[in-house]
Amino acid sequence: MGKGQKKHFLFLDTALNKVDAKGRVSIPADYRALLEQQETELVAFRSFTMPCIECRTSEMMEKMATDIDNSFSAFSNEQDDLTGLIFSDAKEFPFDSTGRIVLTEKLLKHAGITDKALFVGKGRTFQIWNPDTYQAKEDDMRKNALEKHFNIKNGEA
Amino acid sequence: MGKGQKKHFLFLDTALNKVDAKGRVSIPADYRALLEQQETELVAFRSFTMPCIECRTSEMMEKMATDIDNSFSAFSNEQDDLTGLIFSDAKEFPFDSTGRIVLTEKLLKHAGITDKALFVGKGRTFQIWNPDTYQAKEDDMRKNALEKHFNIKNGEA
DNA sequence: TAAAATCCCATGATATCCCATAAGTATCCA
DNA sequence: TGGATACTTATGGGATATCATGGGATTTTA
Repeated sequence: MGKGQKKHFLFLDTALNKVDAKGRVSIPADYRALLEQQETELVAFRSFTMPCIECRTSEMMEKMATDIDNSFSAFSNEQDDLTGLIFSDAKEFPFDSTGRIVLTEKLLKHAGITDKALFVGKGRTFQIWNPDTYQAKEDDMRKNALEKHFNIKNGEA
Repeated sequence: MGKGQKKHFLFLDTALNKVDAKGRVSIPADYRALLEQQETELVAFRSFTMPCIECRTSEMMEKMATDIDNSFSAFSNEQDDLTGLIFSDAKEFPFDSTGRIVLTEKLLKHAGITDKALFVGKGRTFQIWNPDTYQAKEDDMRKNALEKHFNIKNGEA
């Protein structure tokens, strides 16, 4: 490694950016740097369970497609439906020279985003939220965290 | 790798295009770009489970032929049925200089398509649907996805 | 030779690119 | 340590290119 070239691949922190009249949003500079460094594209689709936009790398989408491809008949109808839903809903969002993407009406509507977009780092992935909606969710999560114990395994390779 | 050169091979998103009086439809530009980049032809046939048109690359058709060969014994009824359903029905659809193909009456009828065609990305493949028919199916799939526990790995390497 | 299929060019709508500016952050040097 | 300068990042708006589609011309074939 060395040279500070290859760093971590983690989407962290949050960033609040403006959505202009054309639907353009700047991708936070550090997120953009990660994507460029991984030489991958940004893919986004509507979350199934929450009012937000799910963001992945096209690498992850590729892997998913390959897994499906390799298990010709092993997939249940449910899973087939689901992956069908994901690919048909997902779209590549290449960013322009100033680091912006233009979000579609479909995505904006699903997340209830009008003029402000909140980028939320989730480790290997990130999400885009309406700021107010996310605030409410975060308050809720923090409240629950006090009541529950989280068990995360130490997955040593 | 050059700027225009895409390194991923994924049919994503949906596109609603018009079918004109001559039966012509524009292949969505990004799908076309993928096919051109792979230097492969577009092959289409009637889905045998759904009212839609299945689209593959000719490369993928070859792989399918091999898979079927390996899965069933030669001259078995299953193999005969499957190859009959797929290969005898399939046809290459070269697109013209403006990126259109001409769908056959057989395919249009099977999918119930008249003046509008919905292109649906499925990862390695895509489908062409009557927009209304697909909408109903999508609603159904989304409902099911929420009701069941879905196990989709995020597919990180 | 008539009908059908294919090719070619025109056009309007939309998305993409490019440059300018603002705002915020880091850097440098006295 | 202060304070000015140089960067990086975010945003705005206008210019440009691309795409889907329509119509006509030309070729094919039955």
